[in-house]
Amino acid sequence: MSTERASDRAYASLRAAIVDWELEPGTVLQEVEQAARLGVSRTPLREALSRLASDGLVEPLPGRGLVVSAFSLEDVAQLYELRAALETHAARLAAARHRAEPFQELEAAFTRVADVLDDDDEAHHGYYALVARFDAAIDEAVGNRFLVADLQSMRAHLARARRLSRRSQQRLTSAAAEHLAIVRAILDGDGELAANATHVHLSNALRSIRQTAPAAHASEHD
Amino acid sequence: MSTERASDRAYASLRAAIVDWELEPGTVLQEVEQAARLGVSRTPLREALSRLASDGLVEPLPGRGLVVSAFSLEDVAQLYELRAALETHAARLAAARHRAEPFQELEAAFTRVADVLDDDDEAHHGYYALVARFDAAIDEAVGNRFLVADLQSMRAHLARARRLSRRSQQRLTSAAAEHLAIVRAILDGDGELAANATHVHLSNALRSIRQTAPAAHASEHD
DNA sequence: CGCATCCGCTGTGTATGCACACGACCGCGA
DNA sequence: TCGCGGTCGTGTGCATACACAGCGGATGCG
Repeated sequence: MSTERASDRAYASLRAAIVDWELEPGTVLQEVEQAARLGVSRTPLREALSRLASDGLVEPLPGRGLVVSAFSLEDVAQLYELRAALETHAARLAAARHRAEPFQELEAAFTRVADVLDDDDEAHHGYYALVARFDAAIDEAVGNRFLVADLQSMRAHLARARRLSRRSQQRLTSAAAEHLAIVRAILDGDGELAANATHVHLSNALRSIRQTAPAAHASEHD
Repeated sequence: MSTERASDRAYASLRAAIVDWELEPGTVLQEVEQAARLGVSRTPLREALSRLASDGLVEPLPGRGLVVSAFSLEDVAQLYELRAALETHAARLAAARHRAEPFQELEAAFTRVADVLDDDDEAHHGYYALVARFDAAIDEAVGNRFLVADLQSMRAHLARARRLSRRSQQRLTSAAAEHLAIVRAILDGDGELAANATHVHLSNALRSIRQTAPAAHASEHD
């Protein structure tokens, strides 16, 4: 108990499983079953499920219980509408804050992006780790608890989209270049450029997903 | 029990109390005390508190327990940054959807706004009810579960700001005119105008709050 | 008189038991 | 054979009991 609360472990475990598509959309989550699987009792598990429902990762099944929420290409499109709203604004704010240090490091990292994209198998992990650093820098720069809360909540859904399509190494290279443009705009304090560069990046990212994703997938009840 | 779940009642009750400033920022919420007050046991109350924490309306107290989250003028400023990001985008999307019906009614309602502003005491309620209809129309028009979820979560915090300053009747009249501009832009399908009109409205609303609010208020620990 | 330590209290976190609602299955009757 | 009703099982929602950690006060020692 001193290590960590059981409800936190259950939440983290379930959330990771949903994001990694180990629990696929439409999967019914029964309390006793999941509690046994995770080695906790029903009480902390219920708290974990409640938090997942607040995140929108699970939804109440009208009849009974909870199911892992659907995640179709249509959902990705909607998610990218929200992402555009939040991230273009966040980039604009970050540029206005004039916090140079973390973005100078990011500029160097995105410039040397070939390093992390060398390994075919690990290219995605390296790129995603870099993006995580970028996201953290944005969060710190905007310094807005409301905006950051929505950004972080959104990123869980965004991570689900990663399993929906196969990103080519070429796309990752382009994405890194787009990030570099955003970082440089922020360093220049050019909020409009940062917002527009973000818009461009999101547009390309969504197009890439659409082009490489399977035709249809993941209805709630499949 | 068939009527409604105890945890839902507890959540709704606590949420309303926080939004209406009956529970002021910094108030420590103890489980047994609140459970007794609301006539439920600790289990559903804990679920309610968990949801409030997800909403950001309460925050974990480092030592122990939960407190009603702080809400200062600085927080209002941050909240309005998020609001600008979400609502300008939502207005743009609503204009693109071309769903005329609800907005035609709203155009008429905002034009006849003098009707609801007649009564000095009830002017705020009438205006807020009108805004609620506007918000609902936006939600329906954007048809985006992710964006709508963030909008609705944000509105709880926004409602807290209403107690922070005194809106004059003149300001309400102006606000209604600003809403009218947004509604007409949506009806015209002019997304950029809708976004910019929203931006103008939010700027004026925030200025009004700043001008009429007390100098400082509501630190977390007072 | 000051400080450290021990003890008890308070309150959270977790486990478990209980009640009820919904659905499925089975048996009976037409 | 088909329709209907009753009964049982499954699973959630709620209540309560228990364990433990943090904190404050009291007490004893220096």
